[in-house]
Amino acid sequence: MKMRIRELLEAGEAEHNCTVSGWVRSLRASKEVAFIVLNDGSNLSGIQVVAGRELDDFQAICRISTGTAVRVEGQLHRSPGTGQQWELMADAVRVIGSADDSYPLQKKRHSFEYLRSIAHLRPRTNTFGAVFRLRSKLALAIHRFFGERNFLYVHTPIITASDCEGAGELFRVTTLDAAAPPLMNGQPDFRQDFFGQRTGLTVSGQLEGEMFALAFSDIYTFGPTFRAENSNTARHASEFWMIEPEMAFADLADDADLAEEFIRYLCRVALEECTEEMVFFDKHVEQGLQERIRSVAEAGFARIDYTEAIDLLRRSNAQFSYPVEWGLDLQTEHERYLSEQIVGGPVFILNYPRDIKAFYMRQNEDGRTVAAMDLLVPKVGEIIGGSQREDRLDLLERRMAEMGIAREPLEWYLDSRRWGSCPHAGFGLGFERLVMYLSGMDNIRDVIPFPRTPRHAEF
RNA sequence: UCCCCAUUAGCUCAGUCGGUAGAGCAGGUGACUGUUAAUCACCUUGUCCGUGGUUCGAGUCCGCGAUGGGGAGCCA
Repeated sequence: MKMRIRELLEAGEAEHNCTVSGWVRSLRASKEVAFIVLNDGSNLSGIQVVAGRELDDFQAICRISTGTAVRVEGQLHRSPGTGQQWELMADAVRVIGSADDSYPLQKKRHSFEYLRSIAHLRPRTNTFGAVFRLRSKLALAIHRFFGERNFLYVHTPIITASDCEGAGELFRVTTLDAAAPPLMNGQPDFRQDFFGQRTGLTVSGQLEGEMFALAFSDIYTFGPTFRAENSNTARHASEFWMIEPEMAFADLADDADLAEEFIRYLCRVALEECTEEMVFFDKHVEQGLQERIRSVAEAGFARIDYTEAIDLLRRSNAQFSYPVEWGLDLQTEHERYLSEQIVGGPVFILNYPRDIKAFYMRQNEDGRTVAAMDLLVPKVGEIIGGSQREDRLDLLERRMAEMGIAREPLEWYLDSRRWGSCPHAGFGLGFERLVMYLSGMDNIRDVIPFPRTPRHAEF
């Protein structure tokens, strides 16, 4: 019977006849016996296959090279060796697909930069195997988290006409001939385009998500998001996945509560359901990772008002390259100082000056701040950005006018404040930043299967 | 987009004062009764990123370009 290696090891029945298929990671041969480390992606360590010289094709087995796909029939035995509990005593080893000596993955450590250039092969390595098993497990856990709390999962559109969401440059979606578009007063005439207007790939599902929250109370989206910004950093990608919950009859404090519960839940998932991977990351990627994640899972998050954060930064006597002053946005150096030095863990910054935030955020009573929040974590920086939304029609309209946002394409959005409006709040969490935070990987390109960044859309 | 750094064997890197290139790993062959990125012996491998310049002579110095990395901005 064919089994995945992980299932076989979990069953752990000695003398059990079985068949496994996978790829050879390493082969150690001596005169009498050969050891094959076989991995099928179902776990990190794979299984040790033992082939004795009594096998007919023992000499051929000893020449099997790294990367070869093989099928092994045999019996599970307790291993007399020290590195593993079980091993598979082979009755037959069959080569399914060979790999010659030009196979780029060697039995040694490669740099992440090199592995990025062979992104189609890197999932066969220990590190990337662990990253993508963790990523998959977290994605499923996110749906479980919201499902258990009766949040509705909504698929917001990928193609959108609203380019005024303020979240960033969008990729144009068009069927017009780029070399010779139909013109109107010298400009491309998008009325003749496929959708009869300018469209692009979504930069956020929030506005549509709000419409669903005002019908289903609690909803979330989880899907691809696109930003055409020329960002060249270890934490930005042109295509990434975002989770955006939205709750009706909720304020900023409820929003932060949800975000905190959510992050801590996912920390526990990583520790409890990806134990082997977390041990590996702790050993090879970031020393002390498990302890860091455990402390986040167990302790409450700090909450600091923006005004208070400015005060703390000014009183810290730390030297910054950018000024710290009420009304200015916090720079990366400030955010890092707050989460790494002052708090030493995740911290919410709440109630930012309204002039540095988006039009849809709820204006506070003080007349100068909005009910916005950012969750900052050590190492990654901003992992969540959210807010309570402006639910009062007149205030929202006034704010849009002040900021020069055309209301015509957003009449549908204003409708939600026109009839049955209510306080509501939500946030956006960058999925890849979460994976980085939980794995210790420090480049977003190494937690995305085939990353898209400026100048890169290979594979 | 801006600032800094890098690019040498399949991979990771060394290369002094400018004198035509080396190590480890991988790979190959052999040895080895149970190995853990096995070990031991021997062997193979180069458009020194590209391009122009300085020089008797450039991997090395200078200009330009490409690519990669780190940091910043924008943000999730």
